[in-house]
This record gives sequence, structure tokens and C-alpha cells, in this order.
Amino acid sequence: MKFELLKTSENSRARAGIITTAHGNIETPIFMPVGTAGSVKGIHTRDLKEDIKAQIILGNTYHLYLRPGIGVIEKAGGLHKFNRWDRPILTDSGGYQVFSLGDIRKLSEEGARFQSHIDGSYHMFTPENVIDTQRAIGADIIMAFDECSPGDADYNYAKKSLELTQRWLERCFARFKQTEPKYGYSQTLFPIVQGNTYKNLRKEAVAHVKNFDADGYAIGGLSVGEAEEVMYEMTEVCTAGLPAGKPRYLMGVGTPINILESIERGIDMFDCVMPTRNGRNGMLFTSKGIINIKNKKWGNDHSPIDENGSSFVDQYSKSYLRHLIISNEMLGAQIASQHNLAFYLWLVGTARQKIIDGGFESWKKEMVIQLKVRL
RNA sequence: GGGAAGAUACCGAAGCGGUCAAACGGGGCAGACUGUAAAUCUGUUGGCUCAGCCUUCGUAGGUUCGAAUCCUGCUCUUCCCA
Repeated sequence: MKFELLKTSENSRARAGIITTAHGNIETPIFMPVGTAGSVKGIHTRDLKEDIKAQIILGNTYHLYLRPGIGVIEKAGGLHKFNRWDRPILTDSGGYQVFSLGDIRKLSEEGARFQSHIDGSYHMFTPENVIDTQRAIGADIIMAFDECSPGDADYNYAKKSLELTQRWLERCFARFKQTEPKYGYSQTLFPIVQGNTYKNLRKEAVAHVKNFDADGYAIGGLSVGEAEEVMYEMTEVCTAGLPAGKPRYLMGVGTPINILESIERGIDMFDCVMPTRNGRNGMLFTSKGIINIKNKKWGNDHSPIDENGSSFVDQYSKSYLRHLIISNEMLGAQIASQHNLAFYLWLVGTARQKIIDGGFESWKKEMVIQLKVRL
């Protein structure tokens, strides 16, 4: 993997660049649709590519490991072959599940022991087997196994958690170097900066992570319950310390406003379930503001979902989409997800152009005001 | 023609003397959702001058300190037998 930094804004940390992978290029800043179980829920790869203009999608190690099982994916020839997505893929390590499945897992120095949320069976994730699993899945970018500590963790917990993540990181890289890609193209491993909401821990984490001279660096453990201002502050602490010549990935973020604010602070890559999950639940993000399409007021509004939207689904009427979602028709969830994803990709694509052309900051300021509007 | 069961809020359906403005579903309305245990979850759903009051359980009466609950007439519905 290679990263070329094309431009850094004169008035902020915002950057535009290009990542080169074996499955094609990624223009940054970029938003990566989340495809946890090997599919971006409700969206065909054709629409992801041609309509939404996604350049890279995510998969999740924990979920794919449980179902369909890694053997199936290996037999298919890797996730790209399995789900017929021929552009780059990034897999999360399962570190987030250490957080989100907190009730049914136990941490130890060795790793995390999970109970499957599907059938209750027990499984052990270690830095080593998580790397092996991601080798088998065959994502272009794979993630270190970390502990994503809760937003309200106290300093002592956050410190111990960070130290564990750091020891796990050493083991992840050791295993990564001992093993080869399985499908004839190269993979790269991103370390994850933890440290919760404590500046000094974040700085320490940044310093540690730089030892590995990775192709890119992720920032984790944010947007997990802390205040937004704190998230921005932590993000900036991290980007200030990370090498300029490598992409920075802010994991799990966020709202359109979060994304613009984070781009301004030097983030290049984002992923979030929000456009798909909130879309399925009736929330639409548009350049004019937020729409809760389930609200009665759209019942007889026959204007397009988003008249300036970049997706073909934006020409469906609000009234029709409301009807579909209220009636629990599958198509409603699909249209809403597709619209939101197209909007997210439009947002980061436009941000990129503004960074290159100049004027990102003023455009961002205007957008943030607009994006707060509840239509 | 004879017999039986029933009529409860927008719909379905509990309740069968006071703790009932009335369980529970559905529907309606609103909110939440950030490296997806989520096509999920939460709140609300008679009216008002809203820590209180008023009107509601087919309908008209009655019994009782007190009735959605007991009694009588009426109206309607469903089922069974002729």
C-alpha cells in the first residue's frame, strides 16, 4: 500500500491524498461503507460502485469468523471473491466487539474470550489468530487487535487498557511479519491509537504506534460515549503527532458534521454504520439538513428525497419513501441506505475537492450550519 | 322457530364489585441510533384550566356507600339445532 499526500490545506490540518492498493486507488479523505457480515446491508456492489461511488468497504473479522466461518471464505478465495467486490476492503479486527459485546467476553493478557452472540458458544481471539483470520479473509487493509475502552473509563482503566493494546500490537506485528498473504496480493496492517479521553495517554499511544512504521494509522476508542468536543480534541492530539506522509483513519466516526470537523483536524479515512443503520430506521442525511422520513409531515410530500442528490434513488419522492419505510417494505431500507451512503461519499468527495482547490474551511463552516437543520 | 355466547378505548383483546382512564398486541404519533448482537430499541396514545378534575367499557333503567364488572328491558353480532 502506498499513500501520496497531494495537498494540505493552508488554513487547517485538512489534507487530500491518494492511497494505492492492489485492488485500486482510494482518494482521501474517504468514507468507507460498513459491510460487517460481508455485505453493506441492503446495497448491491453494482450500486456501491456505480451509484454511491464507494472506493473501499469494511468487513468484520468477528462476524465473518462466526458466520459463514473462515473456512468458507478461504474456499471462496477470499472475501473479494466471496462477495464480488473487487475494490479495496478493510477488515476490523474484532476490537470493537471487545467493547460492544462487553457482557459476553472476558479479557486476559492472552486475548479476549467471547461468547458467540449467535449461539452462545465460546471462542478465543488473540492478536495472533486475529491476524491469521484477516490473512484468510484477505482484506487489503487489516486492523490490529485492540481493546476499545468505554467512553467513561477512568484514568487507571484507560491506562491499563492502552498498555494491553500496546502489548497486543507488538504481537500483531510479529505475527503479521511471520505470515504471508494467501491470495497473491499484498496486505497492510494498521495499528490503532487508543488512550481514551486522556491527552497524555493519547500522546503516548501515538509515540508507541509510530515505532512500527506502518502504512497508515488508526485512531480508535472515540465516539463511544464521550462529548463531541472531547472527541475532536483527542483527534487533534493524535493527528498532530502522527506522521504526515501516512493516512489517518478515525474509526467509527461519524455524523456528517463529525466527519467534516475531523477532516479539518487531519483525518483521511472514516467508517460508520450511521448512514446504513439510521437510514434503515428512517433518518436521511441531506445537504439541506436531516429528515426523519417517518414523520407525518412527509406523508403527502411528493418532492424528491434530495433534489440535488447524486444518487438515482434521490428522485423517489419523500411520500413514497415514507410509505415504504412505514410499511416495513425492504425497498425503503434500501433506498434510504443508498441515499445516505451516496450523500456521505458526496460529502467527503466535495471536501476533497475543496481542499485541493482551496476554501475547504469556509465551505465546511457553511455545511456544518446546514447539516444541523432538522427538516 | 328454539338454544348458546358475546358487545371494552383507532383495531384486536384482558379485566368480571372498590387498588380501572382500564393489562397486553397491533396501528398511530414522536425520539434514539457513531470500528453493526439493530429491517432495532425507547417513549407516548380519552379530554381538560393536568401532582387535580371531567367524560368513557352497546343502550335505557335498576341494585349498591361504590358498577366495565351484579339485575332487568331493548338493540345488534356470532355460533348451534330445526
